Amino acid sequence: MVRYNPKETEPKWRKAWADAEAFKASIDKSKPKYYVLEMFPYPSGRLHMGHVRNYALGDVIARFKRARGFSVLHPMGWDAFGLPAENAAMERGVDPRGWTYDNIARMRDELKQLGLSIDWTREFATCDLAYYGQQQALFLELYERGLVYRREATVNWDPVDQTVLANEQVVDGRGWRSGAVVEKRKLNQWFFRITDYADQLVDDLATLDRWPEKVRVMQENWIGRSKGLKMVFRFAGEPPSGAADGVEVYTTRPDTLYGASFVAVAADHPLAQLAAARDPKAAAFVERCRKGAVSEAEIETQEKEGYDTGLKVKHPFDAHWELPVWIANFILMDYGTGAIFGCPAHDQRDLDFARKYDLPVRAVVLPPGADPATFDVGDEAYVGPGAIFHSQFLDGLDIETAKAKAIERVEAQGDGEGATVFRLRDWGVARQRGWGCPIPVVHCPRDGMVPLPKSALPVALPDDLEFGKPGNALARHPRWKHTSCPKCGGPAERETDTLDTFVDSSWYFARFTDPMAGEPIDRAAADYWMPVDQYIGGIEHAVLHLLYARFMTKALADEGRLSVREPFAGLFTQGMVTHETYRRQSGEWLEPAEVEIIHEGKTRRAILGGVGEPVVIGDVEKMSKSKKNTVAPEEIFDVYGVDAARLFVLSDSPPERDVQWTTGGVQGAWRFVNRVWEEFDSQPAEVRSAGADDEAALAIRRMTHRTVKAVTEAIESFRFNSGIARLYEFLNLLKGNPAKDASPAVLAARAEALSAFARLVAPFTPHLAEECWARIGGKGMVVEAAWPAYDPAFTEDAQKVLPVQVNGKRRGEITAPAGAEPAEVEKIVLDDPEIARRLEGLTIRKVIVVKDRIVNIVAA
RNA sequence: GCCGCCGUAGCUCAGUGGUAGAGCGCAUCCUUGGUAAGGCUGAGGUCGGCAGUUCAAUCCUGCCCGGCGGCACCA
Repeated sequence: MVRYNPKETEPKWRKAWADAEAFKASIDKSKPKYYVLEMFPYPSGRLHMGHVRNYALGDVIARFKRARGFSVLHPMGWDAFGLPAENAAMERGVDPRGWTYDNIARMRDELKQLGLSIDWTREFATCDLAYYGQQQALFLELYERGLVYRREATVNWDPVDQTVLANEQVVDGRGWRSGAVVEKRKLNQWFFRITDYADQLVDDLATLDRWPEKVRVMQENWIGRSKGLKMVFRFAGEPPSGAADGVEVYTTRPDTLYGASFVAVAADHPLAQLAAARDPKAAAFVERCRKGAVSEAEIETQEKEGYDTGLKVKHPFDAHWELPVWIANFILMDYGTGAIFGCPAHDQRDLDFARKYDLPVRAVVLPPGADPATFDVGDEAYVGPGAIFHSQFLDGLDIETAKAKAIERVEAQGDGEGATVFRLRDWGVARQRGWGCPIPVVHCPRDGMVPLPKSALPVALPDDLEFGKPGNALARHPRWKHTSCPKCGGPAERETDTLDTFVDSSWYFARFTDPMAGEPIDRAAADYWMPVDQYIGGIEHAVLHLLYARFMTKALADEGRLSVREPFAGLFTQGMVTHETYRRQSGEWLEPAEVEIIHEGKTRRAILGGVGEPVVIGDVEKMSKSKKNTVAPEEIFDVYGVDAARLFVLSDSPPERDVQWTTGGVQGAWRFVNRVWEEFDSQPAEVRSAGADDEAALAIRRMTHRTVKAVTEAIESFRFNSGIARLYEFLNLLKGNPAKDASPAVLAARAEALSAFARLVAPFTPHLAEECWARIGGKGMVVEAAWPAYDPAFTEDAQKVLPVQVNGKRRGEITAPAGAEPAEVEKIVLDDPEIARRLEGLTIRKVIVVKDRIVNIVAA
């Protein structure tokens, strides 16, 4: 008996795979293709358990599909630009480029240790000149097609990272990375015209049937398409000088126009500016709105306030009806038209405002069953369904019909038209940082902004950036930005903003199809491999990265660079790796390794190892350095081997749920690895062909074929944990029928079982599978072997045991042929003496036969 | 407030319209030349609550309670 030693077997098999180039992807039109991709990592330098889980999940799919006869592409690269490198540079005085590439080298080694079936020949980093140079070419193409523009805009400014953030990157008013409260600033900014694709980005979500519903909903909410009416409220009397002849508002509730009681505009609205110029009090109010609204977080919590400009507008359906125009702090200038009409009775926000300033509240939607004579809203707006009333030509209509009719009337009057409005804003892509992809544009005193010709690409970052202080290292570099204008040849300055790193990750999946191509994307390679069949990553990118990648794919398709309009046919969002937290009484966090857990009957407590000081066991939370509840993958690999670590993160929870890391759990996985090996090791090398199956052999064969079926289905439906559970049961059965003293038939059945077992376990524990495969004399390596097939004759019983219930209580069981018809089963049941005894003195009312499942007799 | 997910053994989680499962933990015993190890056996569950559908509900439906996540002055 030789104990299983992962320290020897694991490196041995990784070398064998590499020598055989087992995972090299190639275009093979004789096979179906399958592209598996996990979101590529930021090269922090350290592999964490989240990576282990993410890449192990993808590896299961990749290995499974390869065994199933697919031509598989499973690449790996690095999302390598970004702020951590600059911060490290600032803190430690190192060079970001060297720091990044050193980290990549370290993480590559760790990832390779995981035994992933990756084609490493395709590896690249986004900070490779060969990659970002091609990205600059794409930028220029987008520019030519009018999808890139530059304008002065109010932007989200992160005061800690000292850069602009896109709307998607501001979470609860704070920077997604730094956590700093975001400020509003006016800056010249570069934008991608993602709003041009807003309709498609919503509509095409419906085609993504292998995406989680949750992510589709989040994207739909983010894009926020709403259909309504843009219309003008004209001024009563002379318009103020400098103003148009009315105020244009946007509404989704034109059915409530007869409930209007005021018009309100944003503080940044031109009309508010105009009012401020004439009226010092208005100016003061506008100023106050501006000041109060420094951060997103504050805007969302501040109380509703307004100022009456004294201006009046006419109601569109009644020229004698005048409405006041207010400036209000809750109107957003960059949504709709920056102006609304207020209908307090049917909008809570308008109602709060109206109650505060004592404006009229007119109900125009009557809830079902309410009395039109007495119905009124109190302090709660009515937003439910109902019939329109107090509304002239709209009276009696339901809400949807009334909307259509109101729009029709407004359009006929020439006062506006039906319109679709989005919450989505254009994507601000410029970052004032040095460690990123330079924007390939120069500023010329004579010709203004001039995009570089493609012949001038790539624009490389200088080697000697100075990162010692905050701000943009590229902008303060002494020489880099000085160049000549491609148009006039005179002196000009390069753009010193770089691209958001989300641009880098918005097309890398297409580059993987041919990472050496001399142009951004090799069309033939992309046509073969795209779309990504299965994309795997964290839910935190539900909006950000996944929205940008979808936009870029559509833009590239319109440019003729891609044939697909969606990048990811299947998306899977995996859960996090969590761990218990521990703290001293003083509140100081403790690492799991410092803590000793003591079991006392059913309860458990913790003490500080070696000292005995009691430790508070806290919540189970995502592994994070700040709470010290991390477990280093390399230490686990060292003690238990890579396969046990992979097996544990795959087996303990369904992949979409969080998995809680526990020492006991990984030990259980490690024991499983050892028990599997023992089972293979105890099997004699030579098994003579046996005669007929005996009872035990038949049971093994049935289990073998059933397990093949179950594991296959489990992998296909992302239930890896239940697939592994079936392998546990399979192993338990084999242990119950050991090779020692077994009949020839059982030995033969075991041989068949073990051959299937090695291949079934291979996606989860690939090294162990190879060692086991070799032990039983398998041909070649498991990575070259076909996935086992099952014979339905073994997965279904010829005879079924059916429980028999009388009035819902179990009273016996009978045996019937599989698939027997109800009449046949009923006869067997009624012939059964035990059942007959139970039915003595009762009248049978009804016999229910569920084919192959159960029989129930209703009797009285 | 709206949307989604979750609630099954002490813990972490499977599962099914028809007798409730795994790993860990716990208890008993065995092994003590696999030994900072291995094995046998066992205890432990009104499947969050209430109601409905059904011959039969842990599973389907509705309501409620609890936990988690996302969205939210978007006109």
